[in-house]
Amino acid sequence: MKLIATCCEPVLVEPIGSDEAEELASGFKLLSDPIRLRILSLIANAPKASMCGCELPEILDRSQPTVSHHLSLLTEAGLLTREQRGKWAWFSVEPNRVSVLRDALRLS
Amino acid sequence: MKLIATCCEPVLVEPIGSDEAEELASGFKLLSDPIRLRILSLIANAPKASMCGCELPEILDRSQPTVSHHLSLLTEAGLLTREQRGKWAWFSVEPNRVSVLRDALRLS
DNA sequence: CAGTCATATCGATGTACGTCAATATGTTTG
DNA sequence: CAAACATATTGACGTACATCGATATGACTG
Repeated sequence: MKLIATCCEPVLVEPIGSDEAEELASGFKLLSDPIRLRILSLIANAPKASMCGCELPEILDRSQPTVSHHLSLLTEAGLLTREQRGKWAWFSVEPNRVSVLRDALRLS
Repeated sequence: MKLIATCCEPVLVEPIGSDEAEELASGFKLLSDPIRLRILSLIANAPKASMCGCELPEILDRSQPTVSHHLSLLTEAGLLTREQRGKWAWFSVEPNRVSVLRDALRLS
């Protein structure tokens, strides 16, 4: 057997598994759209850290269906909490859910 | 003029601007792929926090062109640093770049 | 300098998704 | 109940992108 130069030693353990990577990636995918980021930021910084969805189309310069779509995605993923008040929908940011993604960026 | 019920008061200032949102979103888009997340995690946790690209296709179960593509994206964005050692390319994680995204998730 | 290995580029393909107009659903009020 | 307003859903469209096979480029080695 002939020995050839090796660039490095094999890595035996993988820091994050593929399942965890899929989970985190889908989380970051929600943050990969500027409109969704602005939604999260707007709500997090609003008085009482909650906001009525009715304002968002004008602020974000997007149609109502588009905003509704983004709000649904964020809510289904647990990043937002939705509360119905009459005909209005109020949203708050779920800090724990954001922290999961934040902590993942320690990478070590 | 008739006054109608208002759900809330107008928001005058926007926490993060649209330009900043675009910038951050493109950063998170890089983290929105499980393969890229695993690449970052593998390199960050490797001995000396650096790793030869030659191992990645087998570990990640992706073709060499695919891995090369992801490494290019991460490097061009500044999340990885690339160093040529002979015919091998070694990569390290740029912690400051990751911190920018991490800090953005404070949201307040 | 020819062979081998690591890496990059190209072209093609299938899928995911952001967006909006149109429409439907739901809630309040006169 | 009818009108008005907030929100959700549907369908369509264009673009972005993850992936791979084939191939090109580049670097060492015998």
